[in-house]
Amino acid sequence: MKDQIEQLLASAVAQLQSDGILPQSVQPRIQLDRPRDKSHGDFATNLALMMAKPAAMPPRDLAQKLIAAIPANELLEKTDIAGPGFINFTLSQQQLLDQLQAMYSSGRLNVQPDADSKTIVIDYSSPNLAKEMHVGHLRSAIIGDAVSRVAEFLGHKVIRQNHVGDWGTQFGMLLAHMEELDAGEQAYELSNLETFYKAAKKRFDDSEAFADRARELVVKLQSGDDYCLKLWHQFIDVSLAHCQEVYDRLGVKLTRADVMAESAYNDKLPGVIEHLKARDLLVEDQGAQCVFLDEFKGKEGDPLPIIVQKRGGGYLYATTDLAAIEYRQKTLGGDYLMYFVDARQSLHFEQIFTLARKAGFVEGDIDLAHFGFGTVMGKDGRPYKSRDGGVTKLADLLDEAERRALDLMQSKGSSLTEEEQQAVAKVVGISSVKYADLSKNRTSDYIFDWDLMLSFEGNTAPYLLYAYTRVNSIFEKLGTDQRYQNADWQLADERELALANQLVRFNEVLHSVYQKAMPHFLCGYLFELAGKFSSFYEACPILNNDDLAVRNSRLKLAALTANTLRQGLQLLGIPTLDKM
RNA sequence: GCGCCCGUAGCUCAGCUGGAUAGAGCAACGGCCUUCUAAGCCGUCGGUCGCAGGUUCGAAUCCUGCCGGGUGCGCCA
Repeated sequence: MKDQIEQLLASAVAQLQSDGILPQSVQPRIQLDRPRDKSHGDFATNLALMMAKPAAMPPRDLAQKLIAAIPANELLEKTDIAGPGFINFTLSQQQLLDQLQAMYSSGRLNVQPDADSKTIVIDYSSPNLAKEMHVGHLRSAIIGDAVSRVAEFLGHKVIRQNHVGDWGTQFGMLLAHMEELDAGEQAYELSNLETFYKAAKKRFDDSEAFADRARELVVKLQSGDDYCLKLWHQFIDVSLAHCQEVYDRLGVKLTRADVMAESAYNDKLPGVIEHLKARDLLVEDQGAQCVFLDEFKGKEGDPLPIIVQKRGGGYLYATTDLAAIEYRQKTLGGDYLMYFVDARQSLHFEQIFTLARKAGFVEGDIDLAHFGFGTVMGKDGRPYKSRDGGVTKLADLLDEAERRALDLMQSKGSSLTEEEQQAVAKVVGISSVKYADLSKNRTSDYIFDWDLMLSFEGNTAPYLLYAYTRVNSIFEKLGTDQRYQNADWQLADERELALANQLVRFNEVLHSVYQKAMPHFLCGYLFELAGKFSSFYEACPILNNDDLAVRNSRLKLAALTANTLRQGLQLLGIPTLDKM
């Protein structure tokens, strides 16, 4: 709908250009806004204001000419000039009804697939396997998963890549600790990776002999020693199983099949160095192999190195990332590579992307994009820590979320059985944590606050889940009566109209979520939708309405709201509840 | 030292590539349950958009400089 009006405007511009009113040289970007104020119509554009100067004409006069040049159409009820030269568009009521009906009868809520379907490789989660997943791993997993789902829904081929760290220096220490333990101790200690890591670290720091053994084991591991590989596989298996448990609880779609570990690129790394050498990009500096790019300078023009091989011959994550980029384009066939990785790594990715293009690890028309995100903070404004000051394990965090949700339900009093309450609490608890994260602007830090995220008020998961159960209860009460399905829309009440207008924006919102990789747009949309439904629900009787035509139209609105809420939440990776 | 990000109501956050009177929720205060889930709805109160300049028809948004916070910068990932 929005793009259709944009097309109308574009052809008006083309008309004025061929009439010589607008200069051919200037190609305006057509910007269509949703005005805040309803009196400014459904859409507004500032085109005449932007083009007034190039056209050498007062904005309002130009607006007049633009309006006159808009082709005849069924979409617009009226087009007015307002203020200094805004053009306000009011959609025809029929257009809204057509959109609603299309959405109602479509299996995918009339969401249009993206015009150019791509193969998108999405890197997200990608924890280090040496330790247990903690709070710092939350955002990448949740945001990356939501964007993946939306991209898929818009018709793209999505290839998920969980680039887990399984090959770094710490693994020597972990293997050395493993070999000191007998089978029973090992199984026991590995059941808690966090304490296992700490124990290994302590041995490493306390014992010189142990540290030497650890360093020796890394080298042996990376050169393919059977014994080391066996220990390593055992460890990785335990750690991956732990990750999978967390993904399953979180409702993150990643599986073992999406794991493409760092170690998988091991045998490609010498080739990366050779390739750089062949392109004449490699420089030896203080014994390390580096690349210096003109685009990246330190102070006073000092070159900033990207180190791809250590003095001792070892490789670094820059090397692995280059191999991974090449693999993602050339083997997986990706034409858009998305990375959901902490914002602190933005310089690293800028360097890697620039180098990958320059050195030809990727070729042709390919998008490379790093989508960073802010830090999860505690209420004190410092990065989120557990009570003892350590990092909070994700598994513990989720346990606490479920426990708090259950406490809350019990304190409110519930008509559900004990068992039902527990099931509901799990969904509410986990969803609250996810939604709190997703609903904030991806790029900013946010404060992790249990009370706010578990509140049933405001832009929270419980509020949305509750709104859904209210819609759902209408249909439980209705029973098997399906007559409303073929009813005509009746939008006499302003709340019906507001709800309808909100519903039809779904398509447009999903496209922005994908384009900007910003799931919080969808959260905002769903929150408004739930709010508009609640107002409608309070003010507009449905089932106990004597007017059958109105009743049936309202049932359709309610059904469409339910479907949109369910679909929207599902794209965020949040399930709905029938009752709570 | 250099680079990147941030500073919006008492609190938590929106504000999309500059647009119309800066919006929500919480908190505070006041209403609404004999009718579809009141975990809800309706209303009131609340802002020098860190500060100072600049760009222009128009700036929370763009530019410059300060102040305050975060984060990153050669052999960890």
